Amino acid sequence: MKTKAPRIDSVAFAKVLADPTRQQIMEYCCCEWKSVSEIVDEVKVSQPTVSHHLAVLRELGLVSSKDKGKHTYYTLNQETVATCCGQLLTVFAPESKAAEKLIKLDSVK
Amino acid sequence: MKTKAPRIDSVAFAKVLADPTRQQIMEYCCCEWKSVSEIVDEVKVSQPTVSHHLAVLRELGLVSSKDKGKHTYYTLNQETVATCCGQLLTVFAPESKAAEKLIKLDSVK
DNA sequence: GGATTACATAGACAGCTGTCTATGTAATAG
DNA sequence: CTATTACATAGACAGCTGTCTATGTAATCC
Repeated sequence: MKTKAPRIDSVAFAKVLADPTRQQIMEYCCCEWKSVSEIVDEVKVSQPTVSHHLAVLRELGLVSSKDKGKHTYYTLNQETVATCCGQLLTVFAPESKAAEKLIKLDSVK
Repeated sequence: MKTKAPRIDSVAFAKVLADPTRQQIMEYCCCEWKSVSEIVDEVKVSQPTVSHHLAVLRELGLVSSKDKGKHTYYTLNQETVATCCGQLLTVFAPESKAAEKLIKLDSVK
Protein backbone atom coordinates (compact mmCIF):
# COMPACT_ATOMS: atom_id res chain seq x y z
CA MET A 1 0.00 0.00 0.00
CA LYS A 2 1.47 3.29 -1.05
CA THR A 3 0.62 6.46 0.83
CA LYS A 4 -0.16 9.21 -1.60
CA ALA A 5 2.86 11.46 -1.89
CA PRO A 6 1.80 15.01 -1.01
CA ARG A 7 2.88 17.40 -3.73
CA ILE A 8 4.98 20.15 -2.25
CA ASP A 9 5.68 23.40 -4.03
CA SER A 10 9.38 23.91 -4.66
CA VAL A 11 9.39 27.39 -3.17
CA ALA A 12 7.59 26.23 -0.04
CA PHE A 13 10.01 23.34 0.29
CA ALA A 14 12.99 25.66 -0.04
CA LYS A 15 11.57 28.09 2.51
CA VAL A 16 11.35 25.29 5.04
CA LEU A 17 14.98 24.42 4.45
CA ALA A 18 16.11 28.03 4.55
CA ASP A 19 16.78 28.08 8.27
CA PRO A 20 19.67 26.49 10.17
CA THR A 21 17.62 25.55 13.21
CA ARG A 22 15.02 23.81 11.09
CA GLN A 23 17.67 21.91 9.16
CA GLN A 24 19.19 20.84 12.45
CA ILE A 25 15.84 19.54 13.65
CA MET A 26 15.23 17.75 10.37
CA GLU A 27 18.60 16.08 10.48
CA TYR A 28 18.18 15.07 14.10
CA CYS A 29 14.86 13.29 13.61
CA CYS A 30 15.70 12.04 10.15
CA CYS A 31 16.11 8.34 10.78
CA GLU A 32 14.50 8.00 14.22
CA TRP A 33 11.46 9.10 16.15
CA LYS A 34 12.42 11.88 18.57
CA SER A 35 10.34 13.52 21.26
CA VAL A 36 10.04 17.29 21.41
CA SER A 37 12.06 17.32 24.63
CA GLU A 38 14.91 15.46 22.98
CA ILE A 39 14.88 17.91 20.10
CA VAL A 40 14.90 20.87 22.50
CA ASP A 41 17.95 19.39 24.22
CA GLU A 42 19.65 18.98 20.87
CA VAL A 43 19.09 22.40 19.31
CA LYS A 44 19.79 25.47 21.35
CA VAL A 45 16.55 27.36 21.12
CA SER A 46 13.54 27.50 23.42
CA GLN A 47 10.83 24.84 23.50
CA PRO A 48 8.18 27.08 21.89
CA THR A 49 10.56 27.83 19.06
CA VAL A 50 11.03 24.11 18.47
CA SER A 51 7.28 23.61 18.53
CA HIS A 52 6.92 26.39 16.00
CA HIS A 53 9.43 24.78 13.64
CA LEU A 54 7.76 21.41 14.04
CA ALA A 55 4.42 23.00 13.18
CA VAL A 56 5.90 24.41 10.00
CA LEU A 57 7.29 21.01 9.06
CA ARG A 58 4.01 19.31 9.97
CA GLU A 59 1.89 21.63 7.84
CA LEU A 60 3.93 20.75 4.79
CA GLY A 61 3.88 17.04 5.50
CA LEU A 62 7.62 16.85 5.94
CA VAL A 63 7.37 15.19 9.34
CA SER A 64 5.09 12.60 10.89
CA SER A 65 4.02 12.80 14.52
CA LYS A 66 2.88 10.20 17.00
CA ASP A 67 1.46 10.74 20.51
CA LYS A 68 2.44 8.39 23.29
CA GLY A 69 1.41 9.38 26.81
CA LYS A 70 2.77 12.78 27.63
CA HIS A 71 5.23 12.68 24.77
CA THR A 72 4.88 13.51 21.11
CA TYR A 73 7.33 11.93 18.76
CA TYR A 74 8.37 13.28 15.39
CA THR A 75 10.27 11.87 12.47
CA LEU A 76 11.25 13.22 9.09
CA ASN A 77 9.48 11.89 6.01
CA GLN A 78 12.50 11.04 3.96
CA GLU A 79 10.64 10.02 0.85
CA THR A 80 8.85 13.35 0.74
CA VAL A 81 12.18 15.13 0.98
CA ALA A 82 13.55 12.88 -1.74
CA THR A 83 10.61 13.68 -3.99
CA CYS A 84 11.14 17.41 -3.54
CA CYS A 85 14.86 17.14 -4.22
CA GLY A 86 14.13 15.12 -7.32
CA GLN A 87 11.75 17.83 -8.43
CA LEU A 88 14.46 20.46 -7.96
CA LEU A 89 16.90 18.36 -9.94
CA THR A 90 14.58 17.84 -12.87
CA VAL A 91 13.75 21.54 -13.05
CA PHE A 92 17.10 23.16 -12.32
CA ALA A 93 19.59 20.53 -13.41
CA PRO A 94 17.86 18.45 -16.09
CA GLU A 95 21.07 17.97 -18.02
CA SER A 96 23.12 16.84 -15.03
CA LYS A 97 24.15 13.25 -14.55
CA ALA A 98 22.39 13.15 -11.20
CA ALA A 99 19.09 14.15 -12.79
CA GLU A 100 19.44 11.47 -15.45
CA LYS A 101 19.81 8.86 -12.76
CA LEU A 102 16.77 10.11 -10.91
CA ILE A 103 14.64 10.37 -14.01
CA LYS A 104 15.50 6.79 -14.79
CA LEU A 105 14.49 5.98 -11.24
CA ASP A 106 11.17 7.74 -11.69
CA SER A 107 10.36 5.87 -14.87
CA VAL A 108 10.56 2.62 -12.94
CA LYS A 109 7.58 3.94 -11.06
CA MET B 1 39.95 19.48 -16.80
CA LYS B 2 37.49 19.67 -13.97
CA THR B 3 36.56 22.99 -12.46
CA LYS B 4 36.62 22.75 -8.71
CA ALA B 5 33.08 22.39 -7.48
CA PRO B 6 32.42 25.23 -5.02
CA ARG B 7 31.01 23.84 -1.82
CA ILE B 8 27.74 25.53 -1.00
CA ASP B 9 26.22 25.49 2.44
CA SER B 10 22.83 23.78 2.46
CA VAL B 11 21.14 26.65 4.26
CA ALA B 12 22.56 29.22 1.86
CA PHE B 13 21.47 27.10 -1.07
CA ALA B 14 17.95 26.79 0.32
CA LYS B 15 17.75 30.53 0.95
CA VAL B 16 18.52 31.19 -2.67
CA LEU B 17 15.74 28.87 -3.76
CA ALA B 18 13.28 30.27 -1.24
CA ASP B 19 11.90 32.92 -3.57
CA PRO B 20 9.57 32.45 -6.52
CA THR B 21 11.15 35.16 -8.66
CA ARG B 22 14.60 33.69 -8.20
CA GLN B 23 13.38 30.21 -9.06
CA GLN B 24 11.78 31.64 -12.16
CA ILE B 25 15.04 33.25 -13.20
CA MET B 26 16.96 30.06 -12.50
CA GLU B 27 14.59 27.99 -14.57
CA TYR B 28 14.63 30.48 -17.41
CA CYS B 29 18.40 30.53 -17.82
CA CYS B 30 18.85 26.90 -16.90
CA CYS B 31 19.84 25.41 -20.24
CA GLU B 32 20.73 28.54 -22.21
CA TRP B 33 22.61 31.78 -21.88
CA LYS B 34 20.16 34.64 -21.38
CA SER B 35 20.82 38.37 -21.27
CA VAL B 36 19.55 40.46 -18.38
CA SER B 37 17.09 42.16 -20.70
CA GLU B 38 15.62 38.84 -21.74
CA ILE B 39 15.25 37.83 -18.12
CA VAL B 40 13.57 41.13 -17.27
CA ASP B 41 11.09 40.54 -20.08
CA GLU B 42 10.41 37.06 -18.77
CA VAL B 43 9.85 37.75 -15.07
CA LYS B 44 7.61 40.57 -14.06
CA VAL B 45 9.79 42.61 -11.77
CA SER B 46 11.95 45.66 -12.41
CA GLN B 47 15.41 45.47 -13.94
CA PRO B 48 17.23 46.39 -10.70
CA THR B 49 15.38 43.61 -8.92
CA VAL B 50 16.55 41.14 -11.55
CA SER B 51 20.10 42.43 -11.18
CA HIS B 52 19.81 41.97 -7.45
CA HIS B 53 18.69 38.36 -7.80
CA LEU B 54 21.45 37.67 -10.31
CA ALA B 55 23.98 39.11 -7.87
CA VAL B 56 22.73 36.75 -5.18
CA LEU B 57 23.04 33.80 -7.55
CA ARG B 58 26.46 34.96 -8.72
CA GLU B 59 27.87 35.30 -5.21
CA LEU B 60 27.00 31.70 -4.49
CA GLY B 61 28.38 30.44 -7.77
CA LEU B 62 25.01 29.21 -8.96
CA VAL B 63 25.22 31.11 -12.24
CA SER B 64 27.98 31.95 -14.67
CA SER B 65 28.14 35.28 -16.47
CA LYS B 66 29.69 36.38 -19.72
CA ASP B 67 30.05 39.90 -21.09
CA LYS B 68 29.54 40.53 -24.78
CA GLY B 69 29.36 44.14 -25.90
CA LYS B 70 26.63 45.91 -24.03
CA HIS B 71 25.03 42.70 -22.95
CA THR B 72 25.74 40.40 -20.05
CA TYR B 73 24.65 36.82 -20.38
CA TYR B 74 23.87 34.47 -17.53
CA THR B 75 23.32 30.76 -17.29
CA LEU B 76 22.57 28.43 -14.42
CA ASN B 77 25.31 26.08 -13.24
CA GLN B 78 23.37 22.89 -13.31
CA GLU B 79 26.08 20.70 -11.86
CA THR B 80 26.38 22.97 -8.85
CA VAL B 81 22.66 22.72 -8.30
CA ALA B 82 22.87 18.97 -8.70
CA THR B 83 25.65 18.77 -6.12
CA CYS B 84 23.60 20.75 -3.61
CA CYS B 85 20.51 18.64 -4.19
CA GLY B 86 22.59 15.52 -3.74
CA GLN B 87 23.89 16.94 -0.50
CA LEU B 88 20.33 17.52 0.71
CA LEU B 89 19.39 14.00 -0.24
CA THR B 90 22.28 12.38 1.59
CA VAL B 91 21.60 14.40 4.74
CA PHE B 92 17.80 14.45 4.86
CA ALA B 93 16.85 11.31 2.97
CA PRO B 94 19.78 8.89 3.31
CA GLU B 95 17.48 5.89 3.44
CA SER B 96 15.48 6.82 0.35
CA LYS B 97 15.88 5.04 -2.95
CA ALA B 98 16.81 8.30 -4.64
CA ALA B 99 19.70 8.83 -2.25
CA GLU B 100 21.00 5.33 -2.81
CA LYS B 101 21.16 5.97 -6.53
CA LEU B 102 23.01 9.23 -6.02
CA ILE B 103 25.42 7.78 -3.53
CA LYS B 104 26.25 5.08 -6.03
CA LEU B 105 26.73 7.83 -8.58
CA ASP B 106 29.12 9.64 -6.27
CA SER B 107 31.22 6.58 -5.68
CA VAL B 108 31.91 6.40 -9.41
CA LYS B 109 33.69 9.66 -8.87
C1' DG C 1 -7.99 16.26 44.39
C1' DG C 2 -3.44 19.19 43.40
C1' DA C 3 1.25 19.28 41.45
C1' DT C 4 4.16 18.46 37.74
C1' DT C 5 5.58 17.39 33.20
C1' DA C 6 5.30 17.77 28.06
C1' DC C 7 3.88 20.17 24.50
C1' DA C 8 1.08 23.74 21.81
C1' DT C 9 -0.57 28.40 21.07
C1' DA C 10 -0.70 33.60 21.29
C1' DG C 11 1.35 37.81 21.00
C1' DA C 12 5.34 40.93 20.65
C1' DC C 13 9.45 42.33 18.54
C1' DA C 14 13.79 42.75 15.92
C1' DG C 15 16.25 41.54 11.91
C1' DC C 16 16.24 40.05 7.31
C1' DT C 17 14.88 40.41 2.43
C1' DG C 18 12.41 41.37 -1.84
C1' DT C 19 10.85 45.18 -4.00
C1' DC C 20 11.02 49.79 -5.71
C1' DT C 21 13.03 54.55 -7.43
C1' DA C 22 17.04 57.05 -8.35
C1' DT C 23 21.47 57.15 -9.99
C1' DG C 24 26.07 55.61 -11.79
C1' DT C 25 28.80 53.54 -15.56
C1' DA C 26 30.40 51.27 -19.58
C1' DA C 27 29.57 50.29 -24.39
C1' DT C 28 27.51 51.22 -28.87
C1' DA C 29 25.13 54.43 -32.33
C1' DG C 30 24.67 58.65 -34.78
C1' DC D 1 31.18 64.21 -28.76
C1' DT D 2 26.41 63.42 -27.44
C1' DA D 3 22.65 60.34 -26.97
C1' DT D 4 21.11 55.99 -25.97
C1' DT D 5 21.15 51.39 -24.42
C1' DA D 6 22.26 47.72 -20.99
C1' DC D 7 23.28 46.70 -16.71
C1' DA D 8 24.91 47.47 -11.74
C1' DT D 9 24.68 49.85 -7.35
C1' DA D 10 22.67 52.66 -3.44
C1' DG D 11 19.21 53.69 -0.45
C1' DA D 12 14.48 53.38 1.34
C1' DC D 13 10.66 50.79 2.83
C1' DA D 14 7.17 47.25 3.82
C1' DG D 15 6.29 42.59 4.79
C1' DC D 16 7.84 38.30 6.39
C1' DT D 17 9.90 35.24 9.88
C1' DG D 18 12.63 33.39 13.68
C1' DT D 19 12.93 34.18 18.27
C1' DC D 20 11.32 35.09 22.81
C1' DT D 21 7.99 35.30 27.12
C1' DA D 22 3.61 34.22 28.78
C1' DT D 23 -0.05 31.25 28.93
C1' DG D 24 -3.14 27.25 27.91
C1' DT D 25 -4.00 22.24 28.01
C1' DA D 26 -3.68 17.40 28.41
C1' DA D 27 -1.52 13.51 30.65
C1' DT D 28 0.87 11.40 34.57
C1' DC D 29 2.24 11.21 39.56
C1' DC D 30 1.55 11.54 44.59
